[in-house]
Amino acid sequence: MDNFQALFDYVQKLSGKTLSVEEKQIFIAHFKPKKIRKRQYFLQEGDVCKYTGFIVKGAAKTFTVDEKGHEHILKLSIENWWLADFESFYKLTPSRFNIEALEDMEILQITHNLVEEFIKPIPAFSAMQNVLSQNNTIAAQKRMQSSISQTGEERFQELVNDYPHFIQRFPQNLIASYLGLTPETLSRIRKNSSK
Amino acid sequence: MDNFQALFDYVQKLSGKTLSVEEKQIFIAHFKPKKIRKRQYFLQEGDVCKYTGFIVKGAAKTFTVDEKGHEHILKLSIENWWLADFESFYKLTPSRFNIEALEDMEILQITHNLVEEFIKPIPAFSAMQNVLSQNNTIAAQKRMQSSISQTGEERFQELVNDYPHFIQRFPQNLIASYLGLTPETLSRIRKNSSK
DNA sequence: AAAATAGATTGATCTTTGTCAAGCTTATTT
DNA sequence: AAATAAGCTTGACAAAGATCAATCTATTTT
Repeated sequence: MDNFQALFDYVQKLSGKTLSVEEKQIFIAHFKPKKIRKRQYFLQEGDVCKYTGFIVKGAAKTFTVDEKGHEHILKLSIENWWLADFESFYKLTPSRFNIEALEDMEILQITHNLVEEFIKPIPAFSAMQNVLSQNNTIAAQKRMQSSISQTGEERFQELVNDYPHFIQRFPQNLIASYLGLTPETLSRIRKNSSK
Repeated sequence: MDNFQALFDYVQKLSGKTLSVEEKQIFIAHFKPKKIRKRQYFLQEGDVCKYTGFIVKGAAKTFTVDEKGHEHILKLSIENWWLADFESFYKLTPSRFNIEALEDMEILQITHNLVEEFIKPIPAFSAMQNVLSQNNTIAAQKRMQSSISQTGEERFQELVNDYPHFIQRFPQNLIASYLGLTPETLSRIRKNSSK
């Protein structure tokens, strides 16, 4: 299973631990490779997010649709990220979010129960989870801080600095939505900031 | 040590596990009770956040100050929360935040090293950490979603619904800052929404 | 290649929010 | 009680951002 290598590398890198052959077999036994085509949904609003998926290839957006029919992108996910609405995934409650593939994707997916039963006992995995949890806390805090204290222009500049590959990989209207701006506003911001 | 009871209750409630007498002794041996007076700082921008503190009594704000000298409140913390800039606490890097007591406080504080060495091995504590990490992920996601897709008025209403005790406990100018609004704007929002 | 779709830009106008200044009310301090 | 400090409100104006409509590229799809 060739696409498992990315997952093994990722777990080992974040945890700082090595996976044994037996442990790798446990991963292979419980994660299912899945392909998702561009524009296909991984999760629909109102459904329970039964799976989380490790992204081997491709990209997706997590978004809501408001009463006016406008999309708001909460998250843009690429290779080596975990795809899910974690609120729904942990609690098995209906999700308020949609997750849609922006490119053809290859993921390795698994249910919450299987993670708890077979994967979490693997020390490298739970160590990875701890690191990931810290990283997420830090990133969420930073994004929130930007959101309450900076203008759209400053938030865009920060995104360009911190995640330049996002800027070139995704169309500008998605970036705008991720920043909480309309495409028109982001277009004007870019025009003015280049001066 | 009377004020440890709140911590024991909290750990047991979130973890769903019971603490033995010996485990409670470990907590008592490593957490230090500390009083912080109103307006006193728990953390100053530029310093490393060496301690995290469990809030037994009182409240605090976590904020930044921008170039114009304006405060932006990232977090309001009350009883049964952990006080810290976790980025700085985990990585031991200088913090970008200030944490200041809004009321006289009693906390139980501890360093990162002591948590890792003595407290984390207690099963109830690490189970609590997992639950807390999930809760934080969910709350952060919800707040971010509000921030990118809702108006100030909607964000305020959500806060009133979700955390009514915050509204009565803290002055309106702090609530405004927490929502990313100026005090004037929140004042007008409230005036209009009551109609 | 033509048609259709998706994305970006621009202008005009409207809405939301910020800024500055003043006056007012309510707590704290002395 | 007087004085001081915090906090809240209001008005006039400015700035940031949204909306709507039109046009202009690009990129897919047929």
